[in-house]
Amino acid sequence: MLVASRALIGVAVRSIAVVEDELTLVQYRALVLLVSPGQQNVSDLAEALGVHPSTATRLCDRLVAKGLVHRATSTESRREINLTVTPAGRAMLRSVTARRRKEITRIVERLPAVERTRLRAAFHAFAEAAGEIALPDDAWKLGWSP
Amino acid sequence: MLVASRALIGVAVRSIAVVEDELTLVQYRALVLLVSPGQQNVSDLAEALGVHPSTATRLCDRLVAKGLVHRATSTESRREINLTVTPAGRAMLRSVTARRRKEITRIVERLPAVERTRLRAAFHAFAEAAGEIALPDDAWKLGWSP
DNA sequence: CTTGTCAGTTGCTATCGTACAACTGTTGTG
DNA sequence: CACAACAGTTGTACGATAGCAACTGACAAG
Repeated sequence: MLVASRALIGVAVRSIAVVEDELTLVQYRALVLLVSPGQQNVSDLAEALGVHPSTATRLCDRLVAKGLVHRATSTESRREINLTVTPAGRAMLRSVTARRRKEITRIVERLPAVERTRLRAAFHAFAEAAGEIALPDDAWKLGWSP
Repeated sequence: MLVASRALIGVAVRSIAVVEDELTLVQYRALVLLVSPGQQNVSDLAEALGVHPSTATRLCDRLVAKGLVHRATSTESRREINLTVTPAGRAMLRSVTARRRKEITRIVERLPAVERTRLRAAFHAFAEAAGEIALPDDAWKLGWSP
């Protein structure tokens, strides 16, 4: 089990390495958080990342400077700021996911078809069992998710 | 598949969070690298981490200051330095692995015995298939392994 | 023995993440 | 309306990571 998880981490790591030169891990996490549900302001992001609001502001500064995030004053309260991921930001996230998916596929393809089916079932069962426990607030610490 | 890997990453994340207040991710990675095989000098560490030697020196400074790593001039060439992980360092790594193992066990235990056997087999197969491809030089980029 | 190479360190600098405190607007409440 | 509470930003400061350049000491080749 530990070995398998090590292998998966390896995949995750390499997939993130794709954008390593352009994003830090924290910046990646922020992007991941920002694409997910709906509108999010700076406070939301700060809380999700577990950091001080001022830290979130600076982080956004950098992401905006890179053209990956867009700041927009909220329509219904001029003191809040809606953060949205730009197309460029989305593209960057996609490249990470794509890499990850490709790598996993490549591994699974090495297995005979029968094994493959069993594997999928087993992973599914595991994910279910884990789902009821895991995926806490800081599941992104290593930069994961979409 | 991606979901299951997400779950496993969650586990990894939480296990590392155990020592989060005492170690940075980079420092953890360095410890992991240093416990593995045999003697390693500063250059080896720098290369394994993919950083400049001077960066490795500074990193070691901090780890030594924390009492997690020991510097010892190599016996056969006085310009090299053998880096070893102290008992305290090993203990820290153990706590991470222990946490990880415990969490995985807790998840697996939620499955019926039959499923469990199948799961183990499937993960094993996956690990094997992955092993032949993956685990490249930078598999440790986020600090993984033991 | 001199010179070149190698391992490691140190000086300097830059960036990032981080927090706290103080400040500016904005919103809501009395 | 006045004042408190809130969202976000800015000033300031620190530690960690990171690299380059210059240096020291040690080894190797000639």
